[in-house]
Amino acid sequence: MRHWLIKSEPEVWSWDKQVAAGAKGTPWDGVRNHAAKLNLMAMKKGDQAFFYHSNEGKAVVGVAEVVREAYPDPATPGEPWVLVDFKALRPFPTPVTLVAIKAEPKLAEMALVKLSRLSVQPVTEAEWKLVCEMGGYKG
DNA sequence: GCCAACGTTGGC
DNA sequence: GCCAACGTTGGC
Repeated sequence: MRHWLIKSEPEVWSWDKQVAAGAKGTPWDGVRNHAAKLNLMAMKKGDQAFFYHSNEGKAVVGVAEVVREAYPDPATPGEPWVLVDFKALRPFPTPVTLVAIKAEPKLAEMALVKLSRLSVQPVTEAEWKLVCEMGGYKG
């Protein structure tokens, strides 16, 4: 299983809304960046992703799971954009803030730090484990 | 095909 | 609200 990080402004789409959407999941839409699109296309059903709140909050707040792999975005016919459906899995007992991530030397290479504008990012196994520990999240 | 101008994202 | 980083657009 691979791990990812997906970013959303809570004003637009928050963790609470993701939870309210239930087990069927909802499409992760609005990705209009090719690097992010490639990451979406690499996701497999069952892969897990950190759900990160950008702007307001700036923290990893929970884990979401891929329930449907990439398919064409019906909002953009003829264009290469894709959607992936996610469902909320479980919240972090303690959200892991960007400040905390930046303060951890082992996480200095995280895409969240290095490529701050990329909205869909891969997360390495080591990064995944460490961030889960920091948030008190038991996989 | 280069690069300046512009728009957007997202941290501060 | 500002601005840095980055992607995209369009003139040449």
